[in-house]
Amino acid sequence: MDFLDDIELFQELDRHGSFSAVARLRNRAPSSIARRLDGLEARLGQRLFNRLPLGLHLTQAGKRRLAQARELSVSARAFEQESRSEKDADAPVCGHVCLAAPARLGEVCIEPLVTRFLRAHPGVSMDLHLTDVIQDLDREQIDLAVRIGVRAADHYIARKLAANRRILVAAPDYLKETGRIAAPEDLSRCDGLFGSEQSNWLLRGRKGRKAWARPRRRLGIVSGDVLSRLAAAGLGVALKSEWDVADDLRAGRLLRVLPGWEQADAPDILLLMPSRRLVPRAVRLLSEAIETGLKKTLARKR
Amino acid sequence: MDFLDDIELFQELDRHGSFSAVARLRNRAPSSIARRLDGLEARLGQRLFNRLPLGLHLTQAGKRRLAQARELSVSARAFEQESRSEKDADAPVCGHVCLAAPARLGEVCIEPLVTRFLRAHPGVSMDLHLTDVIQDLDREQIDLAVRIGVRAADHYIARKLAANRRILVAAPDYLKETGRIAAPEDLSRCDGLFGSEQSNWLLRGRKGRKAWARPRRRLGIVSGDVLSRLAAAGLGVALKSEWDVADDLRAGRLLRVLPGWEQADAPDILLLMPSRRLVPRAVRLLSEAIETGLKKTLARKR
DNA sequence: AAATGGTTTTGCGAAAAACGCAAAACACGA
DNA sequence: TCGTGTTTTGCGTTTTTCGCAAAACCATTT
Repeated sequence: MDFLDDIELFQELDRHGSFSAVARLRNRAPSSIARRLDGLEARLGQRLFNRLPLGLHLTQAGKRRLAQARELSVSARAFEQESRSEKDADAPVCGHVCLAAPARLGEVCIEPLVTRFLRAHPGVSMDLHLTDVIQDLDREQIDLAVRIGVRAADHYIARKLAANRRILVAAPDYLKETGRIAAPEDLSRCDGLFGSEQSNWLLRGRKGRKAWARPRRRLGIVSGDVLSRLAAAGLGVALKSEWDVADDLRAGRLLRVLPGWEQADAPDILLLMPSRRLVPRAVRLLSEAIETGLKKTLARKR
Repeated sequence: MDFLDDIELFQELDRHGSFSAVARLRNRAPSSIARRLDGLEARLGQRLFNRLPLGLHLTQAGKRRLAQARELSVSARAFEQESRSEKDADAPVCGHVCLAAPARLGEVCIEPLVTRFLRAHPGVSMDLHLTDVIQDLDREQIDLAVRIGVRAADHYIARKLAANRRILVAAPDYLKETGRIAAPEDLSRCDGLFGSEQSNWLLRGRKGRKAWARPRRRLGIVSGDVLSRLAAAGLGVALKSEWDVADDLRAGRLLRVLPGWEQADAPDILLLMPSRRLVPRAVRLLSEAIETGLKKTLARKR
């Protein structure tokens, strides 16, 4: 009657949906599993599952418990791991960690870090959510999230990884047509490619000078990826993150417009995680790897 | 072999210092207790206690585990309580909660709330730390702390309860001598009673006007309590929190100096707590009681 | 309407774990 | 060196847990 194991069992039951399925998985008799759940339900004073002929499904109370149950078993596992890993310092790290990041940033900067991390720690498995949709970290059971400028609720901690500098870029051919652009005002002669619904950019120059750039609104498009391709194709000027266009700049497919000027209200790149007191080793290691690695990557892509 | 119970046991062993003591407390044989600890140590892969003829004492690793063990069992109990309390909504709240607050604020505003809370929930026991020494919440095992303007580390959450308005006060007799004080500059004719090493106050008036008040530095003293008594005795003007002197003002023992002016850089009154995801019911209820109660108290003492 | 196929439930005997007892080993202090 | 309170160890007992097999369940299919 191990309470913590009962709680793991609770989650397994939710995942697999039936006593017998979990029983097979654990090499136990279904009756044994059923009785353990009975015990847990008795102890909690509420029914967690409705028993149906084709499996179980959560009660309302069960849904509420499930998230907390996960919380508890994560903490417990972290506790055990922490202790075990002290015995032999380089014991193999194991466990699962779920990482979320914005799509493009994930592809460009995070993925290499992740593969390196996975190679270094064979016992670790990962889920990688690369999407620009802001998800609920709790619901999606995300252990770690890289975000650009989006904070989260109280019980998360956010570490600033770096400022996300955004600069203006355009295709070399396009810039030949427009002529030299020396000041933000000159941009009104240009076509602007916008990522959202705005139609101008607030820029910051040297010594904190600020200026609006108001190019012609040529195109608004939500996909940041397409946007850079359009810029490279010579359709206009775009405001892009440094790390995003570094390779294009180096290859000459894009040129920087108005060097010395960048977006004024640049958001930060943040690393978010649920502020637990007991953090699984794998999560902590990955967070450190991302923190140092991403800073290095971003510095390299300047 | 209930893991969580083993962890509670671990803490009991630390508290009472011997197998036999805990065995008596639990109505078990010492051998049983000893074997459970053996099991836990095996599972954690490290020794928690050194066995000595006169009881146990923690190993280095054991010390590290102890705090985390507490963390884990607090979460577990919170989980169970949460579930149980859903069954019958007004089940008796039980448990222990440790509250810290600045000395004077605690005596004046918190204590009444606490006694009311304890009366309302007979199952709850409390520790009340009323001291102005800034303690480490983790080391002292504090569940909830009221502080004035002192934030804490990352993994705590801080809620602002109210602004801690500070105003100038003096004894009526004293003010007869000094003559009417109509502007901050007039204070240079007065004696100032200072709580710390500073010797002037930055005041904020109506419409955001700011001004320095520079009274003669008559006395610096660390005890805020003595300070108000000196002010009441007619030794000079003091800058005190509103809630602190409200009763004296009402009784006429003190008069407000320069109404319309208050301390400019007034810190906030904060409620701090370790940001757990699973908060024990008693702690959550007390935090709510303090939040609403203290706001009401402070409003009443204006 | 009855049979079917998967499940959960239940009762009972077997296995395993936890427990208590008592004796032994232990280490410090007198 | 002895004595006192501990922890440790071995073994029989008790309690709990487990597995098996039969029974009950219920939606779907025949």
